[in-house]
Amino acid sequence: MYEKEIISWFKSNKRDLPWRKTDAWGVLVSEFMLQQTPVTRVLPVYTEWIKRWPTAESLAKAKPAEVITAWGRLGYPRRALRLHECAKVITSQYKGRIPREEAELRALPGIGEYTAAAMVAFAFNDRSLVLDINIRRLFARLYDGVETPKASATRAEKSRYEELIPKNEAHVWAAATMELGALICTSQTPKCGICPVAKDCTWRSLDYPKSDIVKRRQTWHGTDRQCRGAIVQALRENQVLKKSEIAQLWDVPSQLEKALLTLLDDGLIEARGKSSYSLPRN
DNA sequence: AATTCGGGGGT
DNA sequence: ACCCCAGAATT
Repeated sequence: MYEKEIISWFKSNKRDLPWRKTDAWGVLVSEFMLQQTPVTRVLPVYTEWIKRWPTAESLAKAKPAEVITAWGRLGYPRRALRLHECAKVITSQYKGRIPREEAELRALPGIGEYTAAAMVAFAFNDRSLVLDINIRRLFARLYDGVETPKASATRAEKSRYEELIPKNEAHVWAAATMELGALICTSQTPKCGICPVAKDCTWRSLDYPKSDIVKRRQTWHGTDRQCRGAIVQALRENQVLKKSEIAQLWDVPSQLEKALLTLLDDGLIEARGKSSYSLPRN
């Protein structure tokens, strides 16, 4: 239902990640490194790794000590050894060609349910259930109206994702939903204000932002400067807020009024309609 | 279904 | 200080 908005958002907002323009081996290496590890930490190690071992065969010839060292400080170093084993099996049993079948992928060391599905989608552009934490969180909020998905994917989640996969370009759908979860529908302080499907989001319709503001309100006290910062931050997340909504940010009405006036004077916010405010529209 | 396995950035 | 991250394997 929201396919179009999400895909179009993705096309203009996606990050330029090296594993989005590489071969199956490049995708496999990235998926190993990205297991429980943020993109920003993977990037530099990934680049060096591919430069050094551009194919499964080349990594298969390496010594375990080299592999561990090259893994650097990514964490979970057992992943490096499993990737090494994986490369050896691919070399010996598959002549260096990475299998396309999910069952064969699953049988390789270090490849579980998610990574097998990710390979099918990202390396081979076939349909699969790429239910990583980002996509699961996005769908939990968008459809189920809850902040956080269950510990493991339910049958309902799987069948819903299955239904949404487009006929072709399965990998684009997977990447787009994942990117939206990673950049906008984040675990903490999601950027609902710039989310392309905010108006359709069940969680948001259940008044998520209010609960978030109430949460923060307990930690915000004191100075005029802090009050100004709180308002700007809230506007960054929501684009437009009514004055009554901004009032929930701050306990001291006089301070709030003063902060609003000085922010308007400084051009850091602008009035939008009768009693609403937004960030300046360049 | 729970637990174990890491490091590092964000808040 | 606490949370979180394109999970997998073991118990």
